[in-house]
Amino acid sequence: MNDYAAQAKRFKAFCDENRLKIIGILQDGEKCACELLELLSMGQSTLSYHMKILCESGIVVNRQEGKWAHYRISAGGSAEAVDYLKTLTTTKETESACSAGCACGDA
Amino acid sequence: MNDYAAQAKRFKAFCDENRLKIIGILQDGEKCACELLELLSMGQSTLSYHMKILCESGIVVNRQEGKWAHYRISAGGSAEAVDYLKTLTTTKETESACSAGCACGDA
DNA sequence: ACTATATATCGAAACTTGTCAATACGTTTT
DNA sequence: AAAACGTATTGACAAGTTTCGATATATAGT
Repeated sequence: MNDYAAQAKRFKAFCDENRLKIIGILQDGEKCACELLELLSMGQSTLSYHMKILCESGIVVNRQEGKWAHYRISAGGSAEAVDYLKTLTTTKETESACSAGCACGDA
Repeated sequence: MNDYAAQAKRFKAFCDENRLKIIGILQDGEKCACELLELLSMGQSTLSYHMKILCESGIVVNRQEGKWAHYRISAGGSAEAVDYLKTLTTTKETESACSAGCACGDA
């Protein structure tokens, strides 16, 4: 998996409405799955599916305690995502517009 | 469409490998579609589809000049995405863990 | 006017994701 | 040891996304 594919996977966390809602709930602090389930309108297995994606993307971390799964936002994982986004969307100094094979005359 | 749905749509820009690659290319400055097409391995209609998503998400803006479509990264749209991400992933001070219906005893 | 070129849109096929119900697994309580 | 409980996994299906080739639209050059 190249870098772009890996980063695309990371941002999967943010491109679903329900996952954004879950992250929004976790802003209040750590929550266990049962509590998340009460606040969301989805089945238990669906929540579990979304939590897996959130954990794999590094945005959320899991703390297992007996039969309870506790989830919270990972400050580190989130910072990485923000940094990557910032870097990716920042234009470099050298502005070489339409240089190569384009006949539009802007080069 | 509620706020989460709108934001999820915005982050669609970043959850596809090819779109990340396109943004990466646009870091060098404005490019026209024909030049992007040379640098990517996809059909013309597929590129057009991705550019539409990137523009709709506000991350990329379009400048039409005659028959050429020029694309570049929108500094404003990108900053909004970064800011939203930063806000969303920042935990609030009040840490009320597992208060409500959860019997896990962490409250 | 005609032709060529650049990009957008459409419709269908292939693939991926999100959802649910059922079931499995591990932990706690009785 | 058995029952109850919380969560994860599986399999099936529906919904959404990505891709392509064909076609449409608009501009530019002849």
